[in-house]
Amino acid sequence: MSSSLLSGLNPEQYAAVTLPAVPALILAGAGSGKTRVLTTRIAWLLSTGQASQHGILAVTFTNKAAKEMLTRIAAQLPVNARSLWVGTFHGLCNRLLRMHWRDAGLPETFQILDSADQLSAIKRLLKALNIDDEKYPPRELANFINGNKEEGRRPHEVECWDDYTRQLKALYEEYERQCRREGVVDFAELLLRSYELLRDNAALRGHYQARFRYMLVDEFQDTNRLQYKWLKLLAGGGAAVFAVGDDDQSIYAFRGANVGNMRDFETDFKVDTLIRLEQNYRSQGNILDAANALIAHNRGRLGKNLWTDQAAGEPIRVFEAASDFEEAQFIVDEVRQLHREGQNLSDMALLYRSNAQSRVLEHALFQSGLPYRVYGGLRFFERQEIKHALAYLRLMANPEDDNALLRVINFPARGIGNRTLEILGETARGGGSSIWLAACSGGAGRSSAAVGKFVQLIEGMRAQMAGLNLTELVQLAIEQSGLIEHYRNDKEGQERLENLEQLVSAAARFIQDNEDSVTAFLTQASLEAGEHEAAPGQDALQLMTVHAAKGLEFHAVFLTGVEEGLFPHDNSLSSNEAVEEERRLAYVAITRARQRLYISLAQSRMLHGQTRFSIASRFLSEIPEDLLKWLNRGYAPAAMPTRKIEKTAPEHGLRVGANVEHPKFGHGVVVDYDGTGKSANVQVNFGAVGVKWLALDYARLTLIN
DNA sequence: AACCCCGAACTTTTT
DNA sequence: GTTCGGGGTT
Repeated sequence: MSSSLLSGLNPEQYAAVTLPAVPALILAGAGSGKTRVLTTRIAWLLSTGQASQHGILAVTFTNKAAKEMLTRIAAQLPVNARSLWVGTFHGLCNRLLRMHWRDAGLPETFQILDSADQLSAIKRLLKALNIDDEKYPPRELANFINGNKEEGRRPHEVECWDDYTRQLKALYEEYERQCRREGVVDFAELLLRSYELLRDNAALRGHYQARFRYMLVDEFQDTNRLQYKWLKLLAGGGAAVFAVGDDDQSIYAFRGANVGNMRDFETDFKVDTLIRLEQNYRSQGNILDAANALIAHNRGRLGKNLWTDQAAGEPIRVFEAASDFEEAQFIVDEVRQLHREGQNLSDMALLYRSNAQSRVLEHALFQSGLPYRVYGGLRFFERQEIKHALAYLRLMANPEDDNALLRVINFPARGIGNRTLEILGETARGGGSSIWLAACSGGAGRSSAAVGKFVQLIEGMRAQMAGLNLTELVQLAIEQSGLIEHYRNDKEGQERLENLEQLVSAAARFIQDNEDSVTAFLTQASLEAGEHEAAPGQDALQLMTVHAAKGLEFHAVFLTGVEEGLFPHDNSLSSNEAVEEERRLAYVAITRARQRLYISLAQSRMLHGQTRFSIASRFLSEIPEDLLKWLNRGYAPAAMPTRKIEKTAPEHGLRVGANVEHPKFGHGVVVDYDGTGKSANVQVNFGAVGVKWLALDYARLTLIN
């Protein structure tokens, strides 16, 4: 059976799949069959009897990847999904903590705060402590807390050099106290708590170390410090860790991912098996050559060169538009043409660096009537009506859940205003109790009638819970809370009503596939907020950020806005590391394309309410010229944007948007000007070199075009 | 409690 | 330019 399992693997893939039980690092380039290697290795370990389902742990970053892995394993051999530990870091940690809640010091039915819940918990904390949230913005405090947790630091381990940090640290401590009191755990806490559980409980640690002899890690370049420590601890008994990653696709340093983990892994685990998967099965030659050439400009890589046995294929098409509007129009025309030639719209993607860029593109697409789908909006379980419904469900399970209570005590409106809430909050804090208990004791001043009614409502709902299954509980929650009623009366509530109905169906599906448990359902809702994409229906063009495109592939890719300041983004220009991450991002974008790649840029675009002029991205010049086909080389920019330019035309003729050449700084675009005659200055954007004010009288600028 | 207005932000984001 | 959120008003 293993022969059919292994057939069709190339030599490197084969070597990786059949490695003995030693720690190994697999450098898997884009499109090199990484998921196949991971799943086949698991199937091989199982089918050869080297490992039991019980002894394997495989960890990914997204639920999507975890599901994909499970599905593909199941396609190769019969597996028991329960005994295989395949999941996200957070999912597996949750699993561990649910099993050992007592040892972890958690209540049996602890709830998970998603980022939005965490933020509102922090706001509530600041209010309760009377802290000025101007001086300590909740966002910042959240970052501080999460950042420390992701480094494995509890409050007492935070080093302070100034009063401000000392205060943040004190708030971190208070936040922990609040979470403990309410029996809730945020995302970072799931990781840290289970790390500490294993670290401090020798018996448990020994058990799991002995159990998981094989550990496989996907997207290793995206692990953060704590995740790495977690893996190291769990593998401490000599487990064979099979780490798969690609340092060139590390694009999440900004949220704590530490590529350095790959180097550390080599030394810490004494890895002497490093396998490179460099054969790419996705893209044609020119596309790969472009990607390779681009990424070669980064320093400190582990080193890797993708190759293919496919033909060179088409050149990369480059289009330089005069404006963002024209860029969008060009794309619409090309997409239309490809579609006429028989390409599915869903096999084409428009990629951009930042979400704001989608606007112009969407506008042009909308006008053209081409169906399109934008990734990245609100997900199902993040919608307010869903969060409201779940808050009622939470209250039914545990009315002392302050977060949930505050979310819905006055939604739908029932006459409980801010003043009442303040009184309730103070009473609760004074008595060291939950807000629910304060509400029950009637300490709500004049509005106590309304509060009493709310207490009655929740108690009434709780009284009806016995004997109901999850689906019926959800139904009860949305009906008796008045949510349904409220949205039915709301002119714009139609979609929300439908979502609430979908929630009932989601619950029904959940109890079919899982256990009939409110806690489990709520946990899943926090851990998997749902798909990012709109309902897949008709064939539609795909629009998304480059980040969102990671892991996907398309017949044709349009990489848009390839301009200095946008890609690489202005905010990344200050450090070389940041620019290198942008370059990796561009590398990811390019390697999404199978056959056709378009790179487009606009000489001017609306940004932050004003027209901005930019030059081509340095990344474009890092791609060998012979791979590119300029669709409009020598193209004269169209008239300046129709918007009137405030200033009178300068007598030197260097109007905003003019292309100039400087002997030292190279090619640039005039962005602004000032003064006349001998004191005339112009501001020029030289892209990589920066934006500079130059005295026209001295600077030897030549007008080009 | 609904409404309105003004100011601030505005790169990327999974769990 | 637009949106989002907070604060003030009706």
